[in-house]
Amino acid sequence: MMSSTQSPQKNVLAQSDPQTLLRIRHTCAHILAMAVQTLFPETKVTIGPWTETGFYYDFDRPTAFTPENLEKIEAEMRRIIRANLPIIREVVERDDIKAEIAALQEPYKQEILDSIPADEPITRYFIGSPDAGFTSHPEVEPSLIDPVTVPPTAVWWDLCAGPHLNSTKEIHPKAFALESVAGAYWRGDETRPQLQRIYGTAWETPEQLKAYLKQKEEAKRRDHRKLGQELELFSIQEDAGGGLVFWHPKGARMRLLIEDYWRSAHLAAGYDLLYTPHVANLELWKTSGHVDFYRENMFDPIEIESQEYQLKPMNCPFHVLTYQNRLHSYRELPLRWAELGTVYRYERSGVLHGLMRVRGFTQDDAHIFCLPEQVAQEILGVLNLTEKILSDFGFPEYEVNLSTRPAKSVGTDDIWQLATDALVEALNTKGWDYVTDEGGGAFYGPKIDIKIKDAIGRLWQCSTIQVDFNLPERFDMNYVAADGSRQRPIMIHRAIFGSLERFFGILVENYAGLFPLWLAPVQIRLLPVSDAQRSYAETVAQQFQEQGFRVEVDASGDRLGKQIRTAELEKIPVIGVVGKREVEQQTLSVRVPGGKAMPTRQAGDLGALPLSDLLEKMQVAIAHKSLF
RNA sequence: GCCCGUGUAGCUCAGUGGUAGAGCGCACCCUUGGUAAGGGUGAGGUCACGAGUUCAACUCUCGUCACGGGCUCCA
Repeated sequence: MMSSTQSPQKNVLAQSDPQTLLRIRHTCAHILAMAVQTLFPETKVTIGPWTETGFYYDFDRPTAFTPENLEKIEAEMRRIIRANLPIIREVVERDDIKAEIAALQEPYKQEILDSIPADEPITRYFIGSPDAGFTSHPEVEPSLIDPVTVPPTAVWWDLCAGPHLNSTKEIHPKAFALESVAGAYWRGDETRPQLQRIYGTAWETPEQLKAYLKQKEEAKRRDHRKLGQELELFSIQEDAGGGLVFWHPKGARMRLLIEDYWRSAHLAAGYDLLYTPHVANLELWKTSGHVDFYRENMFDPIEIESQEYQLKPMNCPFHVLTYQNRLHSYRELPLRWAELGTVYRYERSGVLHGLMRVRGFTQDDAHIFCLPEQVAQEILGVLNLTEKILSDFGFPEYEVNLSTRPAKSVGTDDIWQLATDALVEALNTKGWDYVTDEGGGAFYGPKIDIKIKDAIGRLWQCSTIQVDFNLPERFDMNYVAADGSRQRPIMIHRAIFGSLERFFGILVENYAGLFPLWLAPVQIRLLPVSDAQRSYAETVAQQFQEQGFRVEVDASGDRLGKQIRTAELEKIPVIGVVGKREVEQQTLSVRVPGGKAMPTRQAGDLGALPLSDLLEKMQVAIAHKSLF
């Protein structure tokens, strides 16, 4: 992380002591399971860890939990909390506990017990005193339990490494909430039984819970799927199929601006641009290894004149073919080739999500072919370009990961060492802190991943820089070295946005739809107070247009109040009111959206400005790539 | 793909075993209005799609597709 600015909401949440929070959440998970087994005794327990915002617990039960069930469970949890039950840790003997679990008929717990290594201590945690003498699973019809009159006297325990609170009362009954039910596979393995996961959130204080819920609300308000529809940026249509994006005029305008910027930035950084086909002979994908390693993510091949063609899921083999078209000298390297390449990948229907996960998308891809001794310098160049581009789009903060050689990999020790050292050297020269993910690299080379931080503190992985020893080998790429010998070039894959669609979605959420002036599809809208000012408004619009601005005149004939409301809802960055006074004084009364349209920003009435002043102010905002 | 939920007008959503409603938007008319909704009239729907049950299905059942919350995977 490079620097740190935090929103006020985040600070409230950050006040908690992580250790305390962890115990609260872990204990909440246990209380949840206790409540569920009290109300639904036939339910089998599995695991219930804490999460970044709360906790969950996975249950096995033949019937699904309903939202009404969740309310009852939550009430039962409050009852347990208010009862101030002690939480007691006990170290147990494996054989003893095994027998107890068997008696309770908890197959998942049995499996967990069996997976605990022999040399590790086995602990369980009681809720309620074990001396109370009640069984863990009261033989009571759930419908007979009255949450008000029947006290939670039952003792419940779970096999668990801890840690936990000392008493249920240390949880504030108004600082937790159950959130949702979802399917989840036992041990995350889809060949194993599907369980029901109940999610909850838990905090130290009710204020923190409130702040969390508010932030959740804020994320919902920024949802790119909602804003994309409201602002007419894009759509995904059932008639065409899931995961396929239609860019509407306003979204397409923004994409054009993004692409133009991207091309200029790359040309300025010494890249050349490529265009390559969308399909190619399947043989190419066999050579590249994608058919062996990536088939499950590829569309099925298309047969044409008894040849099989493959819709491309990646651009790299095309760039390699471009390189292979003739022999290259070491004097030409590095070659930096970039392409906005549209790829198609088969994604399972359940994973599609707005623009964030689609089946057809455009990568801002580039491949650098270079000499071994150029790698560090090239990586540094990529880091510099990445920082320049991301910060121009309003993302100046990053979290950086370096992933090193995994157990299963291709390439010699020497080449891995060289490449990994080069990545580290580049990061150090750049002065970026990073976290090393040992063994987290691709089988074909080490990589750097960059996550950007958005306006409400969420991290998104966009950029990736990967060294590849595999493709040059598979395609037998080489260059002629100074001594006339043939040598293998190093190949670097890199993307800065990752996917244009996804990055666009992140942009929408980051700016909540109110874009910086240089990206806004409509930069200024002129609102005539009455029809009498329409022709003046048209004349002024003409002048804006001549200066290269994206301008509109509101032609609705609505009253001013309504026109302003419409413009604010559409998040037009600059609103220019034209009435009698403005016509006489040759000015515009300028207003910028805020308030209901943009709660984080004051609605601003900038008063009457001479045209030239406004033009200049707007030009400055564009030059700074800032909000107006 | 799997689990749960959803699918009704361009959008956001009510609704019922007897062939459909609101608000916004749109069109037209009146109003020419000064910083977040002026008034009126009207058009607009094979109730996602396909089967089945029924005298009768938008409603019940099954299947398909899409979307949402997750699992897994990932840009």
